[in-house]
Amino acid sequence: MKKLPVSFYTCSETLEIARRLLGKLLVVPDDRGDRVSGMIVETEAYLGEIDKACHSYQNRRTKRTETMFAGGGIAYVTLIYGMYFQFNVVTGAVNSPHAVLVRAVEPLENIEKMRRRRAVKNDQSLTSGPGKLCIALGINADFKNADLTGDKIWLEEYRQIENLQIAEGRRIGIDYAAEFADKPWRFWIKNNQYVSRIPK
DNA sequence: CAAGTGATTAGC
DNA sequence: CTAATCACTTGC
Repeated sequence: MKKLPVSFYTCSETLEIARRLLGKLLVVPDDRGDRVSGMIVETEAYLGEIDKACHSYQNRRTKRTETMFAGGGIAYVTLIYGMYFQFNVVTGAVNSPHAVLVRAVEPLENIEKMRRRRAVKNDQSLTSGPGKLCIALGINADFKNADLTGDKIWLEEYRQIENLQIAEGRRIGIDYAAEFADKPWRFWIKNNQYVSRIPK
């Protein structure tokens, strides 16, 4: 399958990209070169300078956020709560520090490998959360700034998800972001059991 | 429901 | 330098 080109990450608005990421395949080869992959079922958009929930709010430039200023098509990986990594896709133009957080995937290739890495009972909790999927796919600090058109980690076309199949709602875990906490910038595939949390 | 965990950050 | 803060997960 063909890797998504840089234009996918740079030529649309971030909210549009967050929707179109649903149904794409996230592929991370293991140390033997075997494909470990999952289909993206949940995303959240972070709109840079205007978004209080975004690390790069008001164009805040630090060592960490510098990644988002470098232009779309690379990985933004951060450690959170001291133990978990999160995988984001940088979107937009240079100096427009947007990103889309991948919150959940549905395991597809090499599920055995993911089970060994995760050591959980049921497959449902294998990749149904930002920290979980990073463990299952082997994403860690080495993936900071990784080129998404390179051979370390990439995305592929897989399924077309119709707008009708996409649900939207408020983002998770950003209550500090005042009025931005309620923006419906989280997207997921309806009725997919690997989505991290379904609102009531 | 609460504890755990350490990089990152701002503020001295 | 120090202390506060987290885009979360798991096991009580």
